[in-house]
Amino acid sequence: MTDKKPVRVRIAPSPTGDPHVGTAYVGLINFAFARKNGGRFVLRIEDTDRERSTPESEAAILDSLRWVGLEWDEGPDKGGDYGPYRQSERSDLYREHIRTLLDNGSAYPCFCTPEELGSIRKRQREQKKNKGYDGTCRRIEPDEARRRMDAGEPHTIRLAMPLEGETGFTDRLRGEVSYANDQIDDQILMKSDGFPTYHLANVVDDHLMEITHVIRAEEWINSTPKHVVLYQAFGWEPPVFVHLPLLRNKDKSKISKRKNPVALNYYRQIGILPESMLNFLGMLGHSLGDDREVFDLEEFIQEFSFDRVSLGGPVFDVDKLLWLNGVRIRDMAVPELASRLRESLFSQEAVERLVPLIRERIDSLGEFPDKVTYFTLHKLPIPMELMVKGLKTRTPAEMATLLKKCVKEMDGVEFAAEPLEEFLKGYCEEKDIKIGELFMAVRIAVTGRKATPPLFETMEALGRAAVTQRLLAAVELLKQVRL
RNA sequence: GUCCCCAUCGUCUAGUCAGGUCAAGGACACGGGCCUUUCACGCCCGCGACACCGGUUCAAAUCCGGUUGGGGACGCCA
Repeated sequence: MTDKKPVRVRIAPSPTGDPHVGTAYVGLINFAFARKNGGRFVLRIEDTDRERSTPESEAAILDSLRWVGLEWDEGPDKGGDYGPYRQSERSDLYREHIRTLLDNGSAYPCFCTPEELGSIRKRQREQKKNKGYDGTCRRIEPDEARRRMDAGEPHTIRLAMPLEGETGFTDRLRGEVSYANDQIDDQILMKSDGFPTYHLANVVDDHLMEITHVIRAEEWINSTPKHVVLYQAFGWEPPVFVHLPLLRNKDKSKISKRKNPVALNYYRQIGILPESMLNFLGMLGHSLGDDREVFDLEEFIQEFSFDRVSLGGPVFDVDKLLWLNGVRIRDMAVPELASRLRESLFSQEAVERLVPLIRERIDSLGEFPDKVTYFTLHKLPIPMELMVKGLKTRTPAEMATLLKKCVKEMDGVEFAAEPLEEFLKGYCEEKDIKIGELFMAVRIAVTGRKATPPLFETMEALGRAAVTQRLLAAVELLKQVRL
């Protein structure tokens, strides 16, 4: 182990949806480890899911990562010696490597349809097995497989897992972890659309980009043996694996947007300082080893060590984040704080976004701040009397159920005024409730007021995270109403 | 269900690797008080945890085993 290679780590977000606090968390650890060891921090965009990946999301991720202050050394927007840094631009590479696997017998084509896979999966569950795919197409003769591929029959490429023995690896935080090979199914490496899955792409890219330490969330630990088998199939040296504990909701489940605001943008919107966010993330699952709780990025890097990581999944406690933010605000010099205020709440961008909504509703500039409070308040008070008074045909409990279901279904709706309007109107029809009654409930839940700019424009401006959070808060309050 | 990971106050954590200095320390939240024209801030006090059962040892929060509990994974998503 004397051939010390220069440390290279990466953060590899998938550009689907809003930039996530988990990305910043894993990013912070990677960043700190790189800085601590004089290494490079790489940003790689994992956009192999062409159904869900969007350029807007990618741009938002870059923006959010920069906002918190985790600047990368190599990435899609700034290049580097190991590009391209966007997986959708590396298709040739993956195809080439798939060919290697096919040739050396480590992978095989699978012609099963999604329907067939569904029933196989169901059967496996019934047999109380952990395994997914049962290996049906693995038994097809190579000549026949080749013929069917050449004939253009739709297929995926699967990894041929060893059938016996076990595969293990050393996790830097947990030690030896190993799995019986017969527990692991033949993972799809390349989809029928010709794009690789995460498993193939991340192994190929990590190797080609000379990543030395794969530092990622614990949700990946179960697929690591598949990756190890891939490294072996290619004849490559695997990197060091480090699986970080998962951030949690209050109920300890994996952090999710329905139970907790997870969008970095949300915290930016309510006026969390980026250094507070980083400070807070830095105290989840890691401590400086003394009583310091308020620290900056440099101090964190200074003290960072895998030996100081604790493995219990930390709850993302917004109250503590708020406290930390308050401490930093109070510590800040007045001119600095004043300019921060202008940069965030009164930025050109923020004000321009809100002005169209309230311009015709004010007669003096002084009325502006009051009109926009609900865009930036984390804990918006909801006047329950007002809300309950608006209920004509439903009880508070019924409205709670209605709103909860509404939040759930809203997940799949593009968060813009028109689609939201279409969705909510349809929802009223489906639930056979007067538009006015539901809309007023939503309006009060989301803004705390009866009189606001048009609901859907307001919702769009508020953003998904805030709307979801408020609606769910209202659901809880409605449940408690006693008539 | 199967496999894997984890386990100190309600929450974030120190202590665990190198057992004794821990009748377990700090912070958030919560309760009370002080300060104060109010509210906050600040300060003080309080509440509050080694999941359980065995084993090893002179000695276990710390090591070992089991149980329980929690979480994750089991997608042509990452």
